[in-house]
Amino acid sequence: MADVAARAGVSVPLVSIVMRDVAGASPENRARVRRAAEELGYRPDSRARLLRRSRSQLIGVVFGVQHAFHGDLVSGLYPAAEALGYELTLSAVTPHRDERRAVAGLLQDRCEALILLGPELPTSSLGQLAATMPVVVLARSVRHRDVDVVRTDDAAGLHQAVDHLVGLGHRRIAHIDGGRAPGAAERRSGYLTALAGHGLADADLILSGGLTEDDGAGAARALLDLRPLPTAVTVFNDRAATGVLDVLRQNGLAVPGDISVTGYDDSRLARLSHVALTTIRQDAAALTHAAVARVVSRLDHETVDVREQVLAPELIIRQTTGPLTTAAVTAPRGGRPDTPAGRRRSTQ
Amino acid sequence: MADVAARAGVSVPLVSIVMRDVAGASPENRARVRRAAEELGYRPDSRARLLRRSRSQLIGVVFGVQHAFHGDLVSGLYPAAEALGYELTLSAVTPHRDERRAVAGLLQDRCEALILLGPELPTSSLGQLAATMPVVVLARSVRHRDVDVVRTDDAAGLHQAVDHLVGLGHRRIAHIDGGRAPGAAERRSGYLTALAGHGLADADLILSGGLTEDDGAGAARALLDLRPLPTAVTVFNDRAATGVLDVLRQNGLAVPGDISVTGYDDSRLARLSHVALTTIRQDAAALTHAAVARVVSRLDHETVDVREQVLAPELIIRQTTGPLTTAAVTAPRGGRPDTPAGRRRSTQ
DNA sequence: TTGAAAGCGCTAACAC
DNA sequence: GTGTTAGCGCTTTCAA
Repeated sequence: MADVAARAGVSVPLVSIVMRDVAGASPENRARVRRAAEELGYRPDSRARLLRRSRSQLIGVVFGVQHAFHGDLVSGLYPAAEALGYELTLSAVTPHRDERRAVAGLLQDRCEALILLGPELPTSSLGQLAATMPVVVLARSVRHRDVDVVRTDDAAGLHQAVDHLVGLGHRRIAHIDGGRAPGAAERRSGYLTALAGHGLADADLILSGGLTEDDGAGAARALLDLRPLPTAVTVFNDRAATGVLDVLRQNGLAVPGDISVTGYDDSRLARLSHVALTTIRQDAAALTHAAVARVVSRLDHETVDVREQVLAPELIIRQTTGPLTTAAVTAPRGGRPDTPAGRRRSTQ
Repeated sequence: MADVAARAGVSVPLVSIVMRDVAGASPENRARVRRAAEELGYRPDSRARLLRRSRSQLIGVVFGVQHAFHGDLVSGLYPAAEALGYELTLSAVTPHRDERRAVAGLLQDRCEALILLGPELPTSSLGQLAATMPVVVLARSVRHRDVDVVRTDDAAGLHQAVDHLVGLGHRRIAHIDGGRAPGAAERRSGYLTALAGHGLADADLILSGGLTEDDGAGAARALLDLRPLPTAVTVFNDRAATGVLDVLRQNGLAVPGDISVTGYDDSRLARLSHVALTTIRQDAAALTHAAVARVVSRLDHETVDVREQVLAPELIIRQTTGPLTTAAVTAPRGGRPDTPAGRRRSTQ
């Protein structure tokens, strides 16, 4: 910086003023400084900058490196933060790097606030963190007075899925749940209350699943043993739903002819033309905007009336749900078939 | 830090010594400082630390937020960097944030070196960057004197896939390529030379694909129109291969009974039990270790003999490849069927 | 083993 | 509009 100042024939603070694009420099000097900086390949050191300003303008983000939907959320967080004059610093959760370590890394970077994507940390840990700095939990529900939450109304999402299926004529609707994953409890209860609303309270059928393709596949195999076979299944998320789809089709069931399937997230996965999964959209852009806005409100010490922001989900109807076909309703199924569709055989 | 020093009744530099775990403090003072730090909830500010030391010990990583295999690589980079005393700072490429911006963000953070995962930047841009600081490109081939490369021998990988298929009796083997994606050219040429090695030079059949599930699905639909139908297809990567699998199965083909499929990467995707994709493993741990080691060598000004490190890939045989079945060889196929497997119908 | 002093690159407060 | 001065939190001489 001193080099730039010398080359431009001005003082160091003036260089600072020019580089930050703030008022207080003549157009001539501005141009001179810019040129000198260019020639010297000078780049401001953000660390030193942030060190000097007491505020770091840095938001830490913890995300799962394997989560497709987290990818969508990170994509949305960048522009949302930029719009409000903040930067993001990312910390990944991997199979060998848990959330604690991811958070610890961010704290060392002196970020002013944390946005956690679907964290699995216990509420108490989140509360401890939130005592130190603003913490916004994205895509999970947490009941703690210090922790802000931005999430989709998961119960309503499953309600919509069930309503849609009932509207198509389905009565035996199963749910493959997400186990202990964030949001799983809400989705389960949404499923149950929706069934009850349609007078199907006794027909509930919950299989234990999870959030990976394999979890979905495993649950689907369990589902195939049920008699009578459900005619529709709502799955915890898109990822698990693709596992379900694969297993159903490999076992000779047509989707949606024999059985309808819904996912959750409207992730990239669901939108693929060959998957075309009916699903519940979580609006990544709205979620991320709300999360960053909340962080900034907290940092600006604005009073916040509601701790939890719950966004409405949206049903996206694609091609994995449809009306019952006669065949599916009447065809008796004597057991789990090996080659249910003629020459087709399972690859499992 | 001053607070900690005051509370422990020592000087500030001594606190520094203790916090960094270096020699030069008595056990008593060490304990006193640690306790004071604990009580005050003190955490060293890494920005200030790095500002003071001229070296930042920071490696910038550019990765694609949607790439499953990049996730595997990031997972491997963390421990590799930690083992050598470096930290990682992540910068994501998203649909709205290109590689240039991702790199610019890292430069501002004053990282000392860059590791780029399968970058699509032109060689010239990479060269420019590499003139400033050590740059290691991971999982892509780049010919530039300043740019270090750590990658898998992609040509050899496809060679292995083709050898495996030929060994199973396949003769009509297609390749769905990755278009302009990093590594695509090598894999294409590996496919071609392998065919030639088996006297099948005239039987080459390359369909244009890409790196997403949709790219694979599209290519698979094109493949279905070919007569005679290939009995095996090697796909650019696992992600595209899953798209291929879906389309093939939805159109009534059994895998591997009617057609064998191979992927590339051995990503999480391929390992899923319901996918069980035969694939080429890129050893993420070895790749990431080599990349970090190379970065550190450069930063230590060690002389480096080979600019490019090429690791051997490994064929992982799972359940999407197998011998030809009589049915598949002889069954004439009159056109692209709507309901090729009896009551099964396509959901497209 | 410990402490005093200087400075990393930058910006805020002030005086000119 | 411009320069001077001071200091962000830390580490590194160097002297005691």
